[in-house]
Amino acid sequence: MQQCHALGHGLLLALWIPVSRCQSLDASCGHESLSASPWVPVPGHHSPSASPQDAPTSGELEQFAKDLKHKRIMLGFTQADVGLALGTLYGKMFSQTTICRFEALQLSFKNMCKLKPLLQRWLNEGTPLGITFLLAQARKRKRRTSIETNVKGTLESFFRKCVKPSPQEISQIAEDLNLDKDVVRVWFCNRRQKGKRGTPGTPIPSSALAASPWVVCPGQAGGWNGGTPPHRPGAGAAALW
DNA sequence: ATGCATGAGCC
DNA sequence: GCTCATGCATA
Repeated sequence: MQQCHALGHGLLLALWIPVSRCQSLDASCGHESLSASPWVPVPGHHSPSASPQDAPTSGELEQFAKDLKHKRIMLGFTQADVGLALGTLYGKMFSQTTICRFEALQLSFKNMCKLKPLLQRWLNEGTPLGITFLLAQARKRKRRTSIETNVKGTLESFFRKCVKPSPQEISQIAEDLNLDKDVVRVWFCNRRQKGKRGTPGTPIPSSALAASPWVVCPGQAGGWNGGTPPHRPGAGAAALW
């Protein structure tokens, strides 16, 4: 109860002090149990020998995410609060969604590594300086189109056959399902991306580790619609799992 | 907690 | 147009 918040009268800004008691929450955090990490520790090649930078292991991230959530809750903060706090502390704000996905390990490995330092600092400083930010995000966003369940099922079927349909195929599918072309295109993009996230509730069997959840049918590769069989030089897809 | 969407880079 | 990081809106 020292560093918790010795503030409350010196600041003129709106402070958020969710809970009023500081518990010792550093006492019960020392477990290193991990047997099945959501991520595969990078295929064969590892980063070059010269990497004095930080390279968190999937196990560390997993543990950190747990810690974060635990402490966050103990302090009475919501995921949104943390996102805002990062904004006030670092200038880079994040949404509830991102914090949620971080805690649930549903971001790409690379993304997790990038966000960890920020959250780490928030945890350490534990200083929820509440500069009240009011985000006036009057967006002209397109309204979220809700795809019917059965239609989704159809899309899934297509996805099973081809994860990356050509633009022409997309148009075709769009027509068949009476959907906007872009909606279909975005659906496939998101579907692909979804497959690359951390496993929501399916811990990868410790034995098999090299398979990304989205590899198209290991046994029966229907064949790619003559679009772009070989992927790019792997430039952009560098640090994927 | 997640689904659909946007936008910045990249090719 | 795709990937990736991110988020509004919604279930």
